[in-house]
Amino acid sequence: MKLTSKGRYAVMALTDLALYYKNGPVSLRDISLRQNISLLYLEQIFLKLRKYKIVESIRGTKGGYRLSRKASDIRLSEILSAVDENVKTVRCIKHLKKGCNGKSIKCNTHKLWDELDGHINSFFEKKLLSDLAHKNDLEKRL
Amino acid sequence: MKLTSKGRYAVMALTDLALYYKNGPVSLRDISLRQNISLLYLEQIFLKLRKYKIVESIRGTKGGYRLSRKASDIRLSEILSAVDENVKTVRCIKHLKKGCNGKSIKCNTHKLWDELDGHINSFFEKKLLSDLAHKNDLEKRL
DNA sequence: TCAAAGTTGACTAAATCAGTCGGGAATGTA
DNA sequence: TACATTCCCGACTGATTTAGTCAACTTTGA
Repeated sequence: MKLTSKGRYAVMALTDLALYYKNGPVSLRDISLRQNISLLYLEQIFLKLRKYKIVESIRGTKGGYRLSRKASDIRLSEILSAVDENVKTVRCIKHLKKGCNGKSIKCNTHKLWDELDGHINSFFEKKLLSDLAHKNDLEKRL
Repeated sequence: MKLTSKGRYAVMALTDLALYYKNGPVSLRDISLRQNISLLYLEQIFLKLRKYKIVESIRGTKGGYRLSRKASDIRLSEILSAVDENVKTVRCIKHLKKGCNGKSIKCNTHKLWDELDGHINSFFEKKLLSDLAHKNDLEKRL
């Protein structure tokens, strides 16, 4: 599994967005300030989120981003795979697979890692962005 | 989560060991040949496995390693934490924790990552080395 | 005595990660 | 129309981690 700060930031930023975008698009600058994430790094992250149609961008002054769907329609698994490319436990699956006859130790551990993948993915598939973005968090902070 | 080839190799090597050590200690050389893992790398890995009392070493000619317990008493979680130091989802937990008041977005995602950790750990705690080492695999291969 | 094995710390090349930089292009507002 | 603000995008970089090697040792069975 590859869970880097990119994925963590993406989740944080989108949670922020989910809380604030009702009043119009939210600029990365705002998110950067509120969540204390480098603006330039956020740009990278949102580029990918946009490609995967998780957010929509509005250019120009007063522009920014908004969610392309309701927070309750966005699974965390989507977010993570959008920014982290390969949400695979092991990167050398191909390597393990070659010569895989289903009866060797290699294949046993291979199966194990596949199982884990499924386990983790189902975890993130069950979680929705709305599970993290609670209105009362917002009120408490202001 | 940090699941590197070190952890994967450790699981493979121990599975191998579990299958072969009935006839006396197994040398790393043998494991290296059978599982196609660098001997020098295996040495590093087994050093740690020994520190964590998962294996015992026998020096000298005819020496090698044996499991220090029955395979059914060894959890995969032990193996992975032995070789990979920190089986933590995120390494900067401390960073996230400072200024954590339980009400911010940071803390929401922090909680999420903790939950995931528990999820993954319980997966590996339920798995035993004996689940991977099947006698018939051995017979099929010979 | 010697060869086969484990023991240990230091080292290294390659990959990955986190983040920056520079130069755009679009657009609302004055 | 000018300009500030915002998104867009590819290239770059320093630091860290990973995977693996090396050299030099100790222990022990034959």
